[in-house]
Amino acid sequence: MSEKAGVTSYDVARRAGVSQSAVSRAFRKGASVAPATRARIVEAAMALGYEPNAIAQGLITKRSNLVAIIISNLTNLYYPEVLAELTQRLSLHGVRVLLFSLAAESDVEEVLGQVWRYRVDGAIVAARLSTEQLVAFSNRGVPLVLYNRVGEGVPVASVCCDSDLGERALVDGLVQAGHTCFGIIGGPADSYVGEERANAAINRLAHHGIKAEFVRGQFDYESGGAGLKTLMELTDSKLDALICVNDLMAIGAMDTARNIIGKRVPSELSITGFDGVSPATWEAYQLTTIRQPVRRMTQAAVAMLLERIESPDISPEQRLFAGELLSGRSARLL
Amino acid sequence: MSEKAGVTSYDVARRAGVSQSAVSRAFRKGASVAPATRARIVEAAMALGYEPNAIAQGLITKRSNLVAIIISNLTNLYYPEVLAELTQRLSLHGVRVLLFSLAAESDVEEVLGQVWRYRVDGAIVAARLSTEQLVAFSNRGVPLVLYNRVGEGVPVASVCCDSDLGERALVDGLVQAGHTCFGIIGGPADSYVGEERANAAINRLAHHGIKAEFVRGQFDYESGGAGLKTLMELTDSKLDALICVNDLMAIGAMDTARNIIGKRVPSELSITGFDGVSPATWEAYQLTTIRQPVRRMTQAAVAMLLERIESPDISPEQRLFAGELLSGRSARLL
DNA sequence: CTGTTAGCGCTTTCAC
DNA sequence: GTGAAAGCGCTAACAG
Repeated sequence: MSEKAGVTSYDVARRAGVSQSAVSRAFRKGASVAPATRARIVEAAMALGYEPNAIAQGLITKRSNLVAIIISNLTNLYYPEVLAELTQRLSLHGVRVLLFSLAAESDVEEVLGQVWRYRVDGAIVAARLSTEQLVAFSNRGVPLVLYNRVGEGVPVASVCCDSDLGERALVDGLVQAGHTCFGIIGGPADSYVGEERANAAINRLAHHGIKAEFVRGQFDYESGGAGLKTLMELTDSKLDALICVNDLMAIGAMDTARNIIGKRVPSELSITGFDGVSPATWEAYQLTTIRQPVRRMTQAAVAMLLERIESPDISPEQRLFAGELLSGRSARLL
Repeated sequence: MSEKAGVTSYDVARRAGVSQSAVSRAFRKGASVAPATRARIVEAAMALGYEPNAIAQGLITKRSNLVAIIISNLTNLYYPEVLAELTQRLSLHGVRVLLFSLAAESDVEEVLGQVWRYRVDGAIVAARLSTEQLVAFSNRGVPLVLYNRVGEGVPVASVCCDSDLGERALVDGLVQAGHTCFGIIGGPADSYVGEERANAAINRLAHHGIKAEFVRGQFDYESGGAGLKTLMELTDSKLDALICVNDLMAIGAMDTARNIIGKRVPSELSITGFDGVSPATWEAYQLTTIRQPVRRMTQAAVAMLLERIESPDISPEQRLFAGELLSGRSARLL
């Protein structure tokens, strides 16, 4: 098989002694082609190394079999797992992934133009979309599923891990264990999940009549340590419970607490995270955190998207998954 | 702007009172269009929410502006960084990324068909390609750059981090520091880098007249601990230097050494890794490892690929980058 | 079951 | 500088 570039269905047709459309049919599943004919065609195609041109197919069928995945924070340890899962699941359904990686969550606008140009069949977005951007998807008829965020102002299909439930479990556990001086390390102001989780924690603490100190981080390891130091100052070192909106910052805080500040975790300071990334379970950390059910969430996201690609006017649905409380050794709970 | 789906250049032409080809020109850079005309066209396009159909463009220009990235082990902590870098750099050059994520390094064959179908302009591959597969790229005229592996049997453009140099630095340092009983934890047999690094270490040890015990891991945290236990048995607990072919396994081994086996690191047991992932630098680990120059490597990969897309018959070139020795606290060196 | 015939939305000569 | 016309490689009626 001397597979060469630019082999067209015409080349195959000529070699198999059939019409070009016969070749086309031979490569579609439900098409009516005589077994013998198909065999000849397939043989010719193999010999020439023919592969149908997906670009040309897309042009005519208006189905590119391309889905855009827009993700910020690819480096944030949690998303690689999500991305791998999504890609593999989509590819099981014959759908290819066009990847857009954002430096900051709010950089979406620039990539949106490209998304339209490639006529993707749908999109899974884990980045903050403005109302106008949400509307643009709907106007252009591009099915959309939001990952870990919901449409602000507009109803959109989405799958999320429940922040309220998660933070509530953490906060309640900490409060009942007798902690009194709380600090929270949030995410950057433009991060949807960051804000949501921080608010969830703040609200639940308020419910218990507790007011916590709050600082922002960048979701990374360094932010955790830095945030903790700031909070220690703000609380005159009285801090005894630290809630971080993601695991990475919690891990950074743990290291800083132990090695720099000299606070024992969890006996002197309880620390919690969120996500359930793999390092959270490492011996050195054993983080108390909320594990997102990534498999179920990605599966749901893919299923919802494919459904909407098939039937564009299915109404928006929000699927909210409860995370699992991982009772590690970084916090005294209950 | 009531941006709707399916706006074509004809719609824009009609609204602007020009021909369709004028619209096409208005969107190409060096085309000859009167400024006034272009202005009218751009205005009409904006009003309609027109975006040129990249699929149609690709069909006619034979340039999809799509590049395939084929990666295995997306979850392996090192590749997310690479992927994010590659994607962002490519997008700076107007190139989109079609992502293929492999469960195992040897699963390439299945995705190759899709790569051909989408008529990508090129590919960056961090997975094991057989000679036939390498030849297929060349036959189809798809420029290819290998990431952290070289063409086996066929010359192919590639960028790598030097395994020999890296392992040599580690081995020499360990030997000179007086270690005598060596163990190596390699990767799965089908991993290119895994084998390369393991061989590099073995050869360098042989150069010093030392023979090491060898076990395989799966590149993950658990493998590190398991590997260490096996090696302890194989050496009657005499093991005093452990070389892991990646950081994740080294981290797993460190935790197991400290918490399960009760060996002190590095005073009783030195452990080294490879890659320089971010957890390697965390306080709890401070791993002694070789950091790959990811920025320079991704930049080189992108540059090489784009060059070859412009001029398809540039001869293959291998670019080998030296890693940086990170002298952490997990090993006694020199 | 199979061939013929139109295009999909765009770029690109080629005249004007 | 601009429009008309001819496709890129394929699918999808539509006859036969």
